[in-house]
Amino acid sequence: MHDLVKAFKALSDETRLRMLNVLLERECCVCEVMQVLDISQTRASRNLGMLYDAGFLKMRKDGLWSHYSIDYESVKKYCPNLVEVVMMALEDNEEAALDRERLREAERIGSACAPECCE
Amino acid sequence: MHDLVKAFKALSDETRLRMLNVLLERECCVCEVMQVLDISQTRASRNLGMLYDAGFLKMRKDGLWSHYSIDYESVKKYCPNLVEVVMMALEDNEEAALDRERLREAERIGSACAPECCE
DNA sequence: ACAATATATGCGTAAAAGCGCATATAAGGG
DNA sequence: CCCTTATATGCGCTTTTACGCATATATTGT
Repeated sequence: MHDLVKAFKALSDETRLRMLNVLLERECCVCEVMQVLDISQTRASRNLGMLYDAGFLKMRKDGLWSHYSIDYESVKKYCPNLVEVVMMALEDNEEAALDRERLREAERIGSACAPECCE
Repeated sequence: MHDLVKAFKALSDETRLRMLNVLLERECCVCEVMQVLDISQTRASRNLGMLYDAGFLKMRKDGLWSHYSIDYESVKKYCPNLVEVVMMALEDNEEAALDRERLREAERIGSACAPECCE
C-alpha cells in the first residue's frame, strides 16, 4: 500500500504532471526540463527524482547528463491508463501546451545540454 | 490540470485508500467507516469528504446518516483503472484485509448506524 | 591537476496537509 | 421543546512537502 501512496503522491503535484507531459514527447535531461518548465535546477532535479523514485521514470546517465524518460513498463503496473489520463487532462491546458512548445524550441537550446547534437 | 492534481492528492493517503478498499465492498455511512478503520469521527468525515470533493465518491443523505459509495462513473473519467489498481494493491495487504473483515463484522455493529436493519 | 559544467543534496524556511478537540448543524424521538 | 445521535467544521498544533541557497559530487576537456 505504501508504494501506491507514494506513486499517487508523486502524481499529485502540478510541476511533476508538467514534467510527465513533456517527457511524453521525448526523453529529456534535467537542464532541458528546467528550461522548458522555466524552473530552478534544484526544483527540476528534485521533482524528476521523485517521479523516478515512485517508479514512473527511467534514468540514463551519459557523461554529465542525466536523461529521464517515462518507464512505460513500470507505469503499467501502477496505473495502466496513466499516460492516457495525463495526456487527456493536459492536452487542453495552456501551460502544458506552452511547455510542449518550448520543448520543440529546446532542440536549439538543447545544444548546450546535448553536445553530440552540434558537432 | 488542477482537478487532476486534486484527484491524485486525494488518492495519496493511506487512510483514504483504506476507505476506498472498504467502499469497494459496499456503501458505508461515516460511523461504519470510522469503526471499521478504527479512526476518529473527525478523521473519517474529513477524509471521506476529500474523496467526495475529488470526485471519487457519491453521497446519499438518509436521516442522520451520510452514506458514501464509490462513484464509478466519475472514477472512469479520472483514472479508469483505479478500482483494479487499488484492489490489486490492497488485496494482499494485511491491514486492508482486516478492514474488510471488520466491515463484515460491522453488519452487527451497523445496527446502531442503520436502524432499518434491526426492526 | 585544474577549470567548467550538469546534477544531486544538506539545510533552513514557508506553505500545506493531517488530525484532535471542542462545537456547530441537523434530524428524530420522547 | 428538549435530548440524543450522526455528521460537519473552526481552530490550533504538529508533521510533511516544496523550494531556494549554497555546496558537494561527478565527468569532461585542457
